[in-house]
Amino acid sequence: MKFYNTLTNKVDEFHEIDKGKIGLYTCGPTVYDYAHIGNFRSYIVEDLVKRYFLYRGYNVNHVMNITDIDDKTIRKSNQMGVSLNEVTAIYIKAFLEDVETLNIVKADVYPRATEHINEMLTLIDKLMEKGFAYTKDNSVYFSIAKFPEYGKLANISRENLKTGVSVDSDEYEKDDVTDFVLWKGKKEEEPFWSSEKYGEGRPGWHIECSAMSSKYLGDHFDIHMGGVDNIFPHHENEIAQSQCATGEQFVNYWIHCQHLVVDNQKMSKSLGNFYTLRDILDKGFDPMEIRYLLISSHYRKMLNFSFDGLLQARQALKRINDFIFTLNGLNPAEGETVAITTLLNESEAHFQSDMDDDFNISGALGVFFDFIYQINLKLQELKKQDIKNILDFINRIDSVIGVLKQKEEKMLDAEIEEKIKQRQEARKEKNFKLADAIRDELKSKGILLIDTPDGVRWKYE
RNA sequence: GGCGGCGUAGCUAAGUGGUAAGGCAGCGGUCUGCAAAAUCGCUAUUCAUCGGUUCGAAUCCGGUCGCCGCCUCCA
Repeated sequence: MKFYNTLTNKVDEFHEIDKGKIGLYTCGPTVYDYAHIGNFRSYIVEDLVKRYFLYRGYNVNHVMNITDIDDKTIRKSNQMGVSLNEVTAIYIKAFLEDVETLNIVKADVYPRATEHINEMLTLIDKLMEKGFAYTKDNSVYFSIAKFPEYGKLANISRENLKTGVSVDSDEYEKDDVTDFVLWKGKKEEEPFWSSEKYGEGRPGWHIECSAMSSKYLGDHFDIHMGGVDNIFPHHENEIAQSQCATGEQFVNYWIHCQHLVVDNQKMSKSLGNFYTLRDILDKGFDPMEIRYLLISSHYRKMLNFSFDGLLQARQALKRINDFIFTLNGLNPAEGETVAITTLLNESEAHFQSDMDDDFNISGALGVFFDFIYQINLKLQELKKQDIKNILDFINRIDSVIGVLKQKEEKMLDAEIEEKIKQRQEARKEKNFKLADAIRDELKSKGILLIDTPDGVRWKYE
């Protein structure tokens, strides 16, 4: 397996630290509002990557942080006039619901920043002891001048940092404008924690990820993921903090997901193209359609989100689901066909080689749709074992892409059973007018009737 | 100013030196009582553009145009 590593700026062959095991840290939500589809692109891409590792047989230990203390959560709490905890509880709950809706595999741990203040303070102590941090006006800062490798991830030199167009003017009390805060001294209207050495205050943003990743994954782990916007400064600062504190390499592979745009424009509230997951569900789209759209384009490319795209995703999913429906309706003889087994093996190998190559999902989906086409040509030749093998294959693919809903087996009620029976009678008597009327009636109730040589089949639409 | 990405059909999207995958949409057939599904045919002589290297370029090199991201708390 190989994939693009932001740290080295090239596609690297993957080697895990502990054979068969992967430590994965992904940047989670700041819980001050409902997550939007741009956020979810990142989470879904992370899910795809994780699911592929699982499919490849790795044991993945996945940690996703929840930022429940920062400027935005504090602002929201003041706006709403309720405590920080009450605000974040609302959005943590919403986030976890959305994760479930989108069929995202849950992380092993969702550590919250506010529950790891001690770990952060310990880390700050280490940085102070080793001389990488200094205190000033009740706050603690990291001195990037002490870390020569600073800027390696984002490929930014220190000179360029200083000429950058925006410098945070609020924090001019730092030694160097480019230093960043580890511990913020207490301010009016802000929640605070007491620390023995640095007084009352709250943690800076970056420190939580360094502290929590090391707690749950160790000082040195395999993969760290997030959106491209996090490369700088967030991930750069994490590296600085962690490596200076431990003296070890922090993360081996950094994977960053490109943003999405909506109708080719940056998503923003003022343009009216800002959507949360809930907004889109309210418009009648299915979560799997959203997931398919967000997954179907390469993670390092800008994705253009549009409602037309969702309709296209709907049709693509329909092709897969119709295929499964057809397979389930066949009446095959016992046995297995060599040609089918061969096709299955080739398709799966090809699917893997595409995914192995920097998660080339478009190529991999192409293989899958080609496979569906090939099997559709041979439906009549399929034997019982072939169908089982095909369905197993589809399940393995779906364990990676996660777009097929497990439909619960719903039974038809007696009244509808009776209608279907009536229609069959009518068809026998060539009374197609009545037959079609019954079919239309059931269709309006969401039940689709399909006539086959072996009798009538039905499904929910 | 610095760093980086992108430009392939109506939409979407692979392919990164050997002669343009796949999905959606469209048109016309087959199958079907009609549908549905499936299937067949048509739909990019061409990959933003100009030049170069090569037997051969969407792929490599150089220029140009256009779009976008980051440069201190935005996934």
